[in-house]
Amino acid sequence: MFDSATATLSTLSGENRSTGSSTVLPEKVEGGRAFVKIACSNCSLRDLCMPVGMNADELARVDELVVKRPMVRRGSSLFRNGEKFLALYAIRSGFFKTCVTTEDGRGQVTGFQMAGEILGLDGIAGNLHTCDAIALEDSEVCVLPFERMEEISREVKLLQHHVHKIMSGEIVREHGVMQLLGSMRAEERLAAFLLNLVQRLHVRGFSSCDLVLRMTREEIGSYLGLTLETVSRMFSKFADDGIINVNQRHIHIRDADALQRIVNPHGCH
Amino acid sequence: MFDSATATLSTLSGENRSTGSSTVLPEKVEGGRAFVKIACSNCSLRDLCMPVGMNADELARVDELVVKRPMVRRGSSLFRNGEKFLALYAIRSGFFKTCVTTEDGRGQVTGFQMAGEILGLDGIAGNLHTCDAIALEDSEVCVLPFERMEEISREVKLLQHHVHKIMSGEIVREHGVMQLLGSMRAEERLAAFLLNLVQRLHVRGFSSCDLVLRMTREEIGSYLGLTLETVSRMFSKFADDGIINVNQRHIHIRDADALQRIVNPHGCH
DNA sequence: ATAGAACATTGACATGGATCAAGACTGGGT
DNA sequence: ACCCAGTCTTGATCCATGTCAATGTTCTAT
Repeated sequence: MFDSATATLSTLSGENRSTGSSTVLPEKVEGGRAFVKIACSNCSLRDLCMPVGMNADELARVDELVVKRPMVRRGSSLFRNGEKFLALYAIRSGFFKTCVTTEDGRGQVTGFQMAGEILGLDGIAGNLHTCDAIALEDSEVCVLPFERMEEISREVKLLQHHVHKIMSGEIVREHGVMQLLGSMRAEERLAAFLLNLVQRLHVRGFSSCDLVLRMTREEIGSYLGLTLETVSRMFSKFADDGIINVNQRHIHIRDADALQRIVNPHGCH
Repeated sequence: MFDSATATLSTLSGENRSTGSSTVLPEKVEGGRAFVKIACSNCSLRDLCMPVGMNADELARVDELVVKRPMVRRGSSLFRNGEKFLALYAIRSGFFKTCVTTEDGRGQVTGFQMAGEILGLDGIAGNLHTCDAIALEDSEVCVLPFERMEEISREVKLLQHHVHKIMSGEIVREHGVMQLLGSMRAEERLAAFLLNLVQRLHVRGFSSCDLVLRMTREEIGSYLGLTLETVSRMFSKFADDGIINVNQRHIHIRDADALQRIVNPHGCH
C-alpha cells in the first residue's frame, strides 16, 4: 500500500537519473570507479537549485562552481554549529534536518530539507555555521564554495538574483514556521506539516498522497514545538478520523481537503 | 526616572544628527523646505545599513542608490502583503513591526525593526511583499530600489557581500525566534525579548537598562506566541521579583543577569 | 477639563498539551 | 533466529497558559 512513495524515492536517489540522461558526457575512471563529470548543466535537479533560462555561456560559468559531491551517511553531519562557513550545499539526493542548540543543551529542529534545497545559508552572516545539518538518510550534496559563488554571481545576473531569491524564500518559509509555532494548535501544526511535506515531494515527482517520513516523531515534535507523545496522538487522531492512514513512518493521505480545513478552519479563499 | 531612554531616542530621530555633521553639504530648497542631499556617505547610521571599509569610489556608487526618504506616520504601512516588491527599505529613524496574516485573518507579528535595520527582504522571493510593515512611531526610511541594488552589487563586492550578510542575519534571527516559540516558557520568552531589545538599543547608543516599548502588550504577545494577559502577568512577575521596574511602556532593567539566567537556566557559558 | 477609546492589569476558571509511566513494535547486528 | 536499542503508542495526571470578565489607567480629541 505504501510502496509507491518508496519506489519513487529510490528512483530519485543515487545516480540513476543523471546516467539516464540523453546527453553523452566525458567519462573518466578515478580510483577504479567510473563517474560522470560533475556539472549542473547535466543535473536533473538543475531547475530546483539553479536559475532557469541561462544561456550556454552562463551555464558554463556556473558549471565551474561545483567541484565536489560528497556523500553524507545517515546520522552524520554535513556541518555543525560553530564550524567555519566556506560553502553552501545543494542536496542532490537524500534528506536532512537542521537544528540549533542553546548553550544549556536544548536542541530544536529548524527545518527538514530534501533534494534540490540549499543548506548553510545561516553561515554567511557570521562566517560560522550556526546550526547542525544532519543527514536523515544516506545523502549526496553538491558543494558550492561561497566565494566562488559570489564571484560568479557578479558576472551572471540570473545567478545573483537566484541566490537572493533562495535566501528570501528561506525567510518567508521561516515566517510560516513562526506563524505555526506562534498561533496554531497541535493538530493544525501537524496538518500544516504534512501538507507542506507532501507538496514539496509532489513538486519532485512523488505521489501527493503517499509519503514516507524520514524523521522520528521526536524530530517532528521538535520542529513543531510539540512533544513526541502529542505528535503520536495527533497521528492517531487523524487516522481515527479517517483523514490519513498511519503505518509507522508510512503515511497515506486519504482526505487532503480535511487536512487543509484543519489548517485553515474558515476556508475563506 | 525613565527619561533617559526617551531623550536619547529623540536625539537619534529626525535630522538632528546629519545636520550636526561637520561635513558641509550642498543645500537646496524644494517646496519651501531646506534639505540636505540624501547620501549614505553622509549618514550617521551608515555603519548599520551599509558595509564598512568602502573606498571613495565605492561610496559614490552606493550614494546613487538612495533617492527617496519618505516619512511613514505612526500606524500607517510602509508596504503590505500582496503589494509588488520594488525596493528594500532601511529605517533611518523610528520603529516598525512586520506581521503576516493567514487567510482566515489571524495575524502574527514576525518582528520589530529599529533604525539601521532593513525591511522588505521577504518580497524578493516572489516579487511580492508577503507581510505588512507598520510604523509604530513616526518614521523615516531610505528607499533602496532593488534592481539598482543588484546592479551596484555586481560592481561593489563589499555591497554584494553585505546584502548576503543581511539576509543571512535575518535567517539566523528567525532561527532564534523559532527556538523561542518552540521550546521556551512564557517567562523565558519575555526575558529573551527584553534582552534582545535592550541589546539592539544599546548598539545604537541607548541605555542598556532603560527602554521604552514602542509596541502594545498585544503586539509583544503576538510576536512571542502568548496572549497579552500572559505578557502583562510576566511583566508584573518580573517587577515583583525585583528584576525590572515597569511603568506602562517604560521598562527599567534592574538585574540583567537575572533575566539572562531566566533565558538560560544553567548558565553554562 | 472631560469623555471616550485604547491599552493594561488582575482574578477566576478551563483546557490543551506536557509529563510520567508502561508496554508494544521494529529493524539492525550478531 | 534472536536480542537489544531505538522508536512508537496509549493512558493517567498535572500545570502553564489561554479564556473570560471586571476594573483601572493613559492618551487623544474636543
